[in-house]
Amino acid sequence: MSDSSLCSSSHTCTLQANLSTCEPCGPSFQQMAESPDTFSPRAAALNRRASSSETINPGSGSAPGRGLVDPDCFTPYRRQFRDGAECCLQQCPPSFGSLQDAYSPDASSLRCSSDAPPPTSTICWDQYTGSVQSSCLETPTVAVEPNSFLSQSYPSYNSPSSLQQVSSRPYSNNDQARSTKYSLQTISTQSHPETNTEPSFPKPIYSYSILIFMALQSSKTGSLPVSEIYSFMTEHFPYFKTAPDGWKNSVRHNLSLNKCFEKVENKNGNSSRKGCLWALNPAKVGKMQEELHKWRRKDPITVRRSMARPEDLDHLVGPRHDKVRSLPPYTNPSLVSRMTLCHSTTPSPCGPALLRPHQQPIPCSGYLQLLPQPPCHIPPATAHPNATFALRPPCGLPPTAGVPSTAGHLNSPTAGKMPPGYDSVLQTECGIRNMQDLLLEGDVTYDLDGFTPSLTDLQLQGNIWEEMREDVLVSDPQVSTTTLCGSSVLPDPRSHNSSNLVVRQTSEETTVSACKTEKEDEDAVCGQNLAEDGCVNGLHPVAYSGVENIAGYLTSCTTFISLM
DNA sequence: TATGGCGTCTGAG
DNA sequence: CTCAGACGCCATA
Repeated sequence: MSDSSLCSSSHTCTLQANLSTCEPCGPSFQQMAESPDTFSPRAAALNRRASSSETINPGSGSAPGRGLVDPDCFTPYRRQFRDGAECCLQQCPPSFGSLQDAYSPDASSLRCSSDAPPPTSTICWDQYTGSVQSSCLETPTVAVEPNSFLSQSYPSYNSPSSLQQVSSRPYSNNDQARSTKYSLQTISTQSHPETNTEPSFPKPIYSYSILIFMALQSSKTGSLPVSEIYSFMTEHFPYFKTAPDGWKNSVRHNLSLNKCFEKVENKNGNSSRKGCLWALNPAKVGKMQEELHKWRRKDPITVRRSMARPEDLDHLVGPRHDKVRSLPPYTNPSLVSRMTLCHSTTPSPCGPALLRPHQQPIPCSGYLQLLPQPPCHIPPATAHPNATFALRPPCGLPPTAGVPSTAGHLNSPTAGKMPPGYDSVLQTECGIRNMQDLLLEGDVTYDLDGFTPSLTDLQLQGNIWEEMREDVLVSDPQVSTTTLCGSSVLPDPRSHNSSNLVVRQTSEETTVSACKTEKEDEDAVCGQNLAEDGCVNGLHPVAYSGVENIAGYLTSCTTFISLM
């Protein structure tokens, strides 16, 4: 196995190991879900309550995004856990219910219940048909949402965010209906279908000041009357179309109070009413921009879900001045350099055939030429039966050698445990495909691009590495040795310190430090591979234990992101 | 009466 | 203490 494959796999261990124990799935998931340190369904409920219900019931006094920043409620890690959990649920259908129980503060909200409020989408595994079934679903009416983020990123099963919404949202929200858009089977139990005719949107997690900032920034003149700010908000964040008018007061309040905004005399005076224009305070733009991106990073899913046109987000958010965060995935210099290298080395069976049109490589932007190219240390991937994490170039490029087939790794402990037809259904439909979308659409991928030097610090990553490896060893040695890293590459935790970890390989030794310097790039490549064709480093997670790979990948991503 | 500007209060971090 | 949101008050067209 090559260094690179080792590197890319190693940091996926933490969650992967946990998820792997979900064979037979239930208990470990239950534990994870109930562990306050790793996952808090109750906190998630509170979280959502804060971000949604309160505006329906004005006066409860929580900012839209506040719930999301609650350390007990949200961390990227947990979000990714949910992502991974979703995947695992697919892979371990018998335990889905148990996770739901564990996840949802109110299991009835996820299950068909006669005395419960209109049931939300519940995706169940049908062991007999070998497909994901949705039950207790509302009538899917989401065809009217052509540009929905969901259409790009939400799988046929309940997405993590859907679960979030479902598990805690006390009021009816058509997000749930939208979440069923790609359900393979739906049963309408919605007694008021008219409520679904127009999809509703969650309240933006952005604060009012951020929303105002976006409005002003997107204006041609840089200044807008308050009415235009209203319009902007309702246009881009449809939540405000139906929200109680209190939000307008808040907008005005923010304009007056926040030093980020300045009053500008309305010179044209064409408005019959009094009022002035509001503009951005140039001295505060940077701060606002930073804040904006911070929120976007915190919950990219919800950010986009709340938008009428999620694809506009990049325009509204604007460039990131501090880091190279907004680069399209393919414009990550290090990633591109890697891909180029990989391109030259190896072929992959996981080729472009699975590409979706919109996933064709994005032309590199000018960033690429402006930014320094980090050294590329990837050794050529070599064929190895366990080379599950061998680098693979993005689709559209010649693939990487030594990568298992798209059908998955035969040695995978979970291979062969897939219910019949499962992989084809989800693979071709939206299961993993939407996971990759999640990575693409969300800032997870982008944020990987933006690793700061501090995060590439070997010491820090060494510690992370150590923790992850420890987790794997403790959680499930079998998984760690067969699925993730290969037994031959797992270092002995007792023989190395975190900053100078030496990894033994079958035929050679290499330092993890070298590995670590590449890890972030590997992350990006992993994500890219995932995003490209549903393969995780050449594996189709749905067919392989790649669900764990994804979860591990997400975990690793967010582990670093959370440290940023 | 609708709208805009702004102050106060409250809750969370 | 700071910040953000909800709410209310007042001025104005």
